[in-house]
Amino acid sequence: MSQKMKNLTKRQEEILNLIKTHISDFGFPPTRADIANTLGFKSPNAAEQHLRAIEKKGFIKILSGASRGIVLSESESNEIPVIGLVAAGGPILAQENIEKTIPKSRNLFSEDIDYYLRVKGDSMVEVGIYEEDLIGVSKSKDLKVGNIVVARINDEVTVKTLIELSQTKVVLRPENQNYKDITVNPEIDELAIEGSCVALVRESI
Amino acid sequence: MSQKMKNLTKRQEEILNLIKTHISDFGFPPTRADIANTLGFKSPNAAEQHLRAIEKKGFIKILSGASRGIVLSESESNEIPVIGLVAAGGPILAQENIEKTIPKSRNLFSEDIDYYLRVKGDSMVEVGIYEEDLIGVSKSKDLKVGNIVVARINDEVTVKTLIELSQTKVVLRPENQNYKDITVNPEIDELAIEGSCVALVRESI
DNA sequence: CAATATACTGTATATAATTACAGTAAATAA
DNA sequence: TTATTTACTGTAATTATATACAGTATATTG
Repeated sequence: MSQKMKNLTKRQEEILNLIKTHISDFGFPPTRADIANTLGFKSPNAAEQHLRAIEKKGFIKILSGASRGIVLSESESNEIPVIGLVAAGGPILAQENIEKTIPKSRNLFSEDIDYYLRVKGDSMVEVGIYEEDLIGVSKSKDLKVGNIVVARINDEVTVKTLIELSQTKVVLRPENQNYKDITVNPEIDELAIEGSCVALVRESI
Repeated sequence: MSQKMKNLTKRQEEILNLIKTHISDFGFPPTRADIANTLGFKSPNAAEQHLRAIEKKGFIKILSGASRGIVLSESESNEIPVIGLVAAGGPILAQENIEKTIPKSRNLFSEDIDYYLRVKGDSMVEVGIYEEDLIGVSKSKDLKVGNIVVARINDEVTVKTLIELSQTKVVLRPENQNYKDITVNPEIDELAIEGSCVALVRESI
């Protein structure tokens, strides 16, 4: 989410969701009257004013003169970024790291994916994760020992199985006999667990 | 494509494409006037009549009274079926075999996928294909030795690497040391190569 | 404490859009 | 060879929709 985006109120969020639902149900956005009817407003102008507020906050664009001319903003439009190489220093989701974006697909993954990360190297081949695969990463999923995680150690991003997690000791295991476990003391080394791996996509075989 | 669907004329196909393009560009379908303007019609009624014809042939549904109320039919709406267990006897794509459908995603796979097949068993683990994975299958891709294919031998559907392909001998290799190559004589056994595996999706890790 | 934002009702109007009706002309199918 | 389909023009009416203006009331922020 871009910085300038203010937060939506509860009601505004409700309306934004209604718009998304309408698009997914019908294939086109609702009219002001549609919104008013669904939410029980007695005036379509109530919907109009909400839309203006939501537009002002950057979540939609209203095309003037066009019926149903509500366009979801990039960040709202269900596009999941694919992260290729992560440049040292910046955050994973920095614009420069984004290789392309892929529309979110209903019915595909049960868990929410924040971004795809392109796998480099063969350190996870023994669990069926190959070089150039895309792993679907969830930032919010609870960290659990045994899960495959995206970790950042001293500015290097890596995908490994989380084996141990405590204040002073974190163990990450490559799933490849040729590599050894990585043990990090978060009090000494810079370590961030960026997310958990919840899905995988292999674009070509 | 369902049987009752007649073929569109060249012009009608052009209009159907215009509708799809408009949806992908703006997020909602065009009006009659939009269509007329784009194609140079001097009357919106020309568009109206084309839409009626396209609806009659089953490619779209027109919602009466609603502005921009053009809904693409299921078969036009980029849904890819996911095939679970294949019932013996019938074709792979029989309705009863379809577990769910997933919308086609732009930017995801470069090659065209006709359906996803849910993998049963562990015969392909050594090339990173696991039980419950979905493999993306292309029916039209050229068969080549070395490719992973979906084959049907005496009514059983299986995913294997194609090792040899001739009139009298087809060899299919499981990518798992615990299994042996399968050799089939197509003149004796019933064999069909249903497609090639071009992508892979793992829905949960 | 005044200004602004939120969350609406209510009315009205211009314009956007669907859609009916009346034609023309050429191609295609029965 | 007659009927139907395709592919339009042209006009116009009805309905759908966006959108402006005038309010009310409460909550939040500077």
